[in-house]
Amino acid sequence: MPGILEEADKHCAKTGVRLTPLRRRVLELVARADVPVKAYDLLSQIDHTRTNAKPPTVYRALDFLIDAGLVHRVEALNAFVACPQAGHGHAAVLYVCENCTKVTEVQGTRPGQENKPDGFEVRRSVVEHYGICLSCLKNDTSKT
Amino acid sequence: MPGILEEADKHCAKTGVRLTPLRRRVLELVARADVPVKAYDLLSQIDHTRTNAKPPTVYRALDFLIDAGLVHRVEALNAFVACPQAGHGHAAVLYVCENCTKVTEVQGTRPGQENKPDGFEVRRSVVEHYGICLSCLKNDTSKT
DNA sequence: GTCTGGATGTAATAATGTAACGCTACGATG
DNA sequence: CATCGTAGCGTTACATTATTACATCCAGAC
Repeated sequence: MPGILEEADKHCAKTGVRLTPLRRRVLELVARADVPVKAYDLLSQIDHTRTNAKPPTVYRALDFLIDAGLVHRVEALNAFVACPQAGHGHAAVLYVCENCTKVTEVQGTRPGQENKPDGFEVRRSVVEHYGICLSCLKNDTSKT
Repeated sequence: MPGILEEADKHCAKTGVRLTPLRRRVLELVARADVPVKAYDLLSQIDHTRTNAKPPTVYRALDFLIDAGLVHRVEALNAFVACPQAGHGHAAVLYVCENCTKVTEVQGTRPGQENKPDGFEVRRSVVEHYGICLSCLKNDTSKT
């Protein structure tokens, strides 16, 4: 769903960072897929007639996009998803369907810090739930 | 702290799985470190005069230990920590200090499923909080 | 112009993880 | 006892993921 790119433009303008064509292109590729994308898949999808992309190209763009709160890294998959709401990168909770691989992002209310050790200062949280989404539960007869 | 190995022996006996010498050795190495350990570090620490360990050796042992609930994988670090309480593998919440790298494990009360999408059936959760532990906060003067 | 810092190109390699196949040892079963 | 099936491990090769280091380019400040 476009709108993501335009939102990203606005968000970057507002925060004073540069969404260059290359970075925008990577964001577009991540956003277009509705499932988590691998870095090397992105690499192979970049137009090699115009840019000469190598691994650092993609990883740098992803680093930027993650810092900007436009993309999340799905840690347990080594993959990346577009953030539907620019700039809310920090508090995201991801629900990943292991059947269709789609990811639903929920803006966490300070996710899961119950029983936090005394005085621990949390800077960044990774919260990923793996399971089966409703749609797959309904459609699959006798799926594992 | 030993006790972990003995607990693991008991746990495996109870659940009818085999903690072989190799698996026990890997668990020992993970438990001995009080920080997350990398798979290839384990590989290099295994006694190569007695076993001829290759990457699959370590990964298979780790898979077993994780299945058995004796070890956790720290997803965002590609590293592994011993579980202080055998068999509670599923519901763990990890607090990882980015300064000293030590991990504190908390047995989660069904960690962070607030705002769960309708009907999503969670099978496995990854909950990792990164920050600074109390001890590092106190000891470090003007640390970033 | 020219300087500068951020962005990108480039080459090489490091680090992490898996597939596929074979062998061995051991318990179950006839 | 024989032999069968399976778990565990060895072994080779390779796939995937990620980084380091250095060169170059380019837009804006001066």
